[in-house]
Amino acid sequence: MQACPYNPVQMPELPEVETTRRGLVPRVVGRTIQDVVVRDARLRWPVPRDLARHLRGAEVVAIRRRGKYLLFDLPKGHLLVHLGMSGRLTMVPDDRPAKLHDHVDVRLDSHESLRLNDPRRFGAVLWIGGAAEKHALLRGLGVEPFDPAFTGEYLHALARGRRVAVKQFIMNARVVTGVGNIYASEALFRAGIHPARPVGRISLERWNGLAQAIRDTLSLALDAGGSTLRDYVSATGEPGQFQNVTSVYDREGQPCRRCARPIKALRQGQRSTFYCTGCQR
DNA sequence: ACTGGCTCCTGAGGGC
DNA sequence: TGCCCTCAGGAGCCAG
Repeated sequence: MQACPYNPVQMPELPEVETTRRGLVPRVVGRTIQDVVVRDARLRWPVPRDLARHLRGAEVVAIRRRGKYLLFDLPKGHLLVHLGMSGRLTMVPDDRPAKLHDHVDVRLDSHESLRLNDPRRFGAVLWIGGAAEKHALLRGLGVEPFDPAFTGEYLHALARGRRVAVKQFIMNARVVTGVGNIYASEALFRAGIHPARPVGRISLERWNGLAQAIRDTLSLALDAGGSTLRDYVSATGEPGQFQNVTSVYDREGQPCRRCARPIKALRQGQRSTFYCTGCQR
């Protein structure tokens, strides 16, 4: 089974989105938006025509993350950005020529622009007037993996009576936000749970282990992302040198790092899953 | 209420 | 070398 041709470390999963957020804060928060340049409005949803009207003259008060959504808080609303699967947000000098797929620039009063590059255009740039939490894209989102409310009890209760496979369950943003395809396989390996196991047949104890495994998996990636922080927000946006090591993802046929049995692959909901038959039950 | 399948898009990689 | 085909991913949306 062929995995995504992109190096996993370059794909914006939650740790990469959070790393991007942290990198942007010191250079964007407190700045005033001077203008917006939209070169190609055809993202996941069209970039609103009146985006510049909403943003011009507004100060960025804060940058938050909800799941994989970035929220730029402005006095009268929010700029929502999603990186999809190939989006990059970088800070560039205002006079830097746009390259292929540089779809949107948000020009600040610091002679720098926040630039979105997104070859596959699965990303989104939207305006939210009013309370962000009430927006359709954010309203139904589940708990954040680092929220104290994300516990084995929470998962156990939500899974009660349901038959969906655990891997699809933890990738469901209505259950828990920010767990993408790569980290779903990795967390299940860490927790020793077979990805196809129906969620209604998982004990509370094992849910506790999985909640912790998800946090650990994301934390490790976040720490790694920290080492490439500069790269994520640099003028070039070049990926870092960090070598991402996965336990199971994209390792079909290779020996399990724990028990040496060959890693297996299967498809769940049009997505590739990787797991170890020896370590996961 | 759940669940599974479809969809958007581009670029990488394999086969010939 | 180069062309063509397939496939990967996030997640909203819809049908059953």
